[in-house]
Amino acid sequence: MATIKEISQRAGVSIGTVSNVLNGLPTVREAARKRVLDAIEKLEYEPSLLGRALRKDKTNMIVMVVPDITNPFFPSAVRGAEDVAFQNGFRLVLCNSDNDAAKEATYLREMRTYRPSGLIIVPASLSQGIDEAKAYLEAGSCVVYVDRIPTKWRGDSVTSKHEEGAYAATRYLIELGHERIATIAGPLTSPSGRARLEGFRRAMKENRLRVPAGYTQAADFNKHDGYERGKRLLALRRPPTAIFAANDLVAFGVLAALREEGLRCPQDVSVVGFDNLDDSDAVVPALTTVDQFGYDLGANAAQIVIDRTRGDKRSVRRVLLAPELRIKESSAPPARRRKP
Amino acid sequence: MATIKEISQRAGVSIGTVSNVLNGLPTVREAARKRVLDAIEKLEYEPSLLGRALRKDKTNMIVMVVPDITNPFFPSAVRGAEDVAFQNGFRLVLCNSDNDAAKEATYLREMRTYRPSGLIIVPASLSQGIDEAKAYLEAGSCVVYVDRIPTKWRGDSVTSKHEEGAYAATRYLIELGHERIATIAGPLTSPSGRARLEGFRRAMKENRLRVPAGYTQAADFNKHDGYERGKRLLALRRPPTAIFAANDLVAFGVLAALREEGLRCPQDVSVVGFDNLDDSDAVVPALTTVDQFGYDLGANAAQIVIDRTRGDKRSVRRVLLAPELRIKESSAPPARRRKP
DNA sequence: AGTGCAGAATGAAACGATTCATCGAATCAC
DNA sequence: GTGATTCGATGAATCGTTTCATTCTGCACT
Repeated sequence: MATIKEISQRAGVSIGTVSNVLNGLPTVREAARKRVLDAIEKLEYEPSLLGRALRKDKTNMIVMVVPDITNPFFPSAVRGAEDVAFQNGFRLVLCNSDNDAAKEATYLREMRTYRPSGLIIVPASLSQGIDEAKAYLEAGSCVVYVDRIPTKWRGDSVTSKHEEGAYAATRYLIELGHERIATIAGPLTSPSGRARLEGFRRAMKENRLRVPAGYTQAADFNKHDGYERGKRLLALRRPPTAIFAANDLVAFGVLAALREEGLRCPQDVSVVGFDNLDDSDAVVPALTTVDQFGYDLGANAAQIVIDRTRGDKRSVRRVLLAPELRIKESSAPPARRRKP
Repeated sequence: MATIKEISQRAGVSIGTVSNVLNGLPTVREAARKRVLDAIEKLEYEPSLLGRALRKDKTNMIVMVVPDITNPFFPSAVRGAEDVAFQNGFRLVLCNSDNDAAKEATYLREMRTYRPSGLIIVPASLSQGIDEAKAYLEAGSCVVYVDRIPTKWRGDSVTSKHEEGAYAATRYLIELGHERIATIAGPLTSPSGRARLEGFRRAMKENRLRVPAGYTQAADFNKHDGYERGKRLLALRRPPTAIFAANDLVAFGVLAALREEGLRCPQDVSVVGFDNLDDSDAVVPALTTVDQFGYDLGANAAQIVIDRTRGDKRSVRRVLLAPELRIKESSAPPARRRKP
């Protein structure tokens, strides 16, 4: 509750001097510094970040907007950002956009007046607008797009090589000997969904494998859609022996569908996911999946914000993280022969 | 970027009048109000929350401290708090204490100077201190403890009836016909862990069932400890036919241990968890568990903060949410007879 | 016309910090 | 001893609001 004024009085110096001590300026003599530090100690003084922010037109807050923290992919990214932020004296304000462009806009418009050091945003799927982001830049807050990057965005970003991850997963299935491989892609409005589908197709094409009609299903990134599309795939006249799912949630749905059809995984059908959620180990069989290092996505984004805030003027930074295939229990060579 | 001053100039009124318009005071004539609103529109003015906060000594932020957002129990609570906060014009600042009392203290000390409307805190397990919380109250920010409540705390809180939930789960196992029921309790330093153990014991006692030595294992709330304690229970000379785990993560570990021992769930051993995480449906078999409504924990806490901020002076509010048993696939009557 | 009064509008002060032009004192060269 | 220089310290101005005592305006009443 003490203010810089009270400190200055108790220490018998001006408030300017107290400020200089606080900010570690070298222009204050040892005797004065000591008296100030003593007073700070005695009065349990904490500088008001509000006062400081108003004057400097900048806070130590980083605003992070994610679609929904209860989607298990995001907590690790948030955690990565928060860790890096905290270690460097920054704080994270979390906003759930709910995948709603309007809610996202409300958050952005208002939070900007807090003059955050930066904005880390995983945009709502349908939001391609970057006007608000530009407004942040004009206000001196840096902006990093994560995971999904609007096509018009020319600034900093962090994302995974979705295409490569999907390619590696598909290729792995091919190397196991599978030939009838289907995919449940993410929503085609989502850049990451599209990229993963492209990776899948490239692997199939390079290995001269056909992707029959019906072997490509689009779905939202959730378990229910995975279940439903899984059922659909299994009902085909020639069902696939392996399924590459656009993410782990979808893969969980596929596992449920298999179970319901009395099919065994991986003996009858192999399943591969994408994300490597914590739950992908808890599930039975443990899910073979592509780890896209959610924590590092967030951590890198926060690091960029911090570097920029400290004056990094280098040109645009586009971080691309390479995902890694994690082979677990849900994948195996196809059965020798199998009646549909 | 426009300020209230520019608005006042453009509208040809004083800044005081602009402020009155902004705050909906009735003492401004229609003509003036209209000119002000026009200017606001034209200049795309957004009031600076920093300026406002400094003057009013209060922000619309609610600080929420959780041990670790990647622990799947917390996202839903955070989401609940954020939803209620957002709907009422408040914003949520998320802090991970990492279960580290020192990190928690750093966050609390610093965030206090932002003058948040309130503090919602799930304290680190070993932190029983409430001095910082009291400092928030003195500064005019209200404080709500969630889930774990320090014994000395006399203020608002929201928590589940852990004891009753555990009692219901245990009683259910007993009603299925189990007699050899073990429990893997949470850390005994944690109030919720202790309460769940008590519920277990009460159910056993009321039904005159013995709890042999070794049938009560303490563990941390994670999968690894669950696995390890599960192995220990299964290695006993007379292993249990049912295990009540202190939370779902621990139960997942137990399922893994069972699988490794070649035992079937629920045919050989029934398992019941606590929390009803999303993953408890994805796991095989789907976990019978006690739902403690994480979303509502957070939502209630935020509601209390908002009510208090708006002037609710009623006496201490201690919200107790009643958990509900969710019967799924991991529980069944014991086998007729079974060789250890 | 003069007085009183209520309703509108004003603008200075305040919130708690940082910044910077200025001042005072000490040091140094000669 | 004087003037120049350097180093420390000062305190007023500032950031964008809200608040409130004060002033202004217009109107009704006598």
